[in-house]
Amino acid sequence: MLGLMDILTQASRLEALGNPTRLAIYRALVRAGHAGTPVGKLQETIGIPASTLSHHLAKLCACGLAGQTREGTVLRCRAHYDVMDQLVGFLVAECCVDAAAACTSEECDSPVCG
Amino acid sequence: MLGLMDILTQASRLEALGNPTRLAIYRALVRAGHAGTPVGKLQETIGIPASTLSHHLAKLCACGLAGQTREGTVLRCRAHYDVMDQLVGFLVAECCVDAAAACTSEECDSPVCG
DNA sequence: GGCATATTTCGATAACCGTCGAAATAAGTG
DNA sequence: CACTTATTTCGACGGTTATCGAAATATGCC
Repeated sequence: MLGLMDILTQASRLEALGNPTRLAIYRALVRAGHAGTPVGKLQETIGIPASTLSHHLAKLCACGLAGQTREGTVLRCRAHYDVMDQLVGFLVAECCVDAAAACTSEECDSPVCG
Repeated sequence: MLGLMDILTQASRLEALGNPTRLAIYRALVRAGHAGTPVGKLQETIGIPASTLSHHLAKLCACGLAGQTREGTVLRCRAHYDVMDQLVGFLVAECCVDAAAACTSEECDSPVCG
């Protein structure tokens, strides 16, 4: 019901967000909204060398959490909200957060959690 | 409104789940429900050396995603559902997944995303 | 205490990651 | 084409991680 590929895919996204620098970058992307933001502006905002930023952006793009489109000399970066939705969906569905929240009683060996 | 510590905390949890082996371990813990599962059984399920498993469990516990309680010779492991809830809450709130999903139109420079 | 089972700690190894500056590429402008 | 700006690629470095087997520790039982 859930392919191995999916798990590896989601793991790669979690890993990408697990680095504090990358999480900061991703948060900046999200805050930029659908309009996105150029790499250069992102660099100003976060304050890390361009090569480091590029490295992290490549990882965010590789796992699908972000995307880039060229606009002349500027490269505009955007968060892929739908992918984050997928990730949250995975965490909630696979890890039955809701079920756990709903049943604070000890009787949670239900099939929902198995 | 959001401390740096929180971000680092959540990043450490994301990082913990970002490793495929650890994600598998965590999923097994979740499936075990509130009753949890002994380390030994976990080892059978996942099929990795005990020392490796112990290493990963330590990380899951260190970031708060799991806990252990001793029951005689057996060490029982449990997923901390509330911590996962926090994590999902962080992803949804900080990264405005809902807002993005709700407004598929281009006009999403709203304060919700900023 | 001696023994069995469960789990961790230790020590080693190989692979990977984050960071940086310098050099290379991409795109536009005169 | 020369020049500028924007961004990436390259090469290096130090640090961290994942993995394993062997040895050590913890707990209970006889």
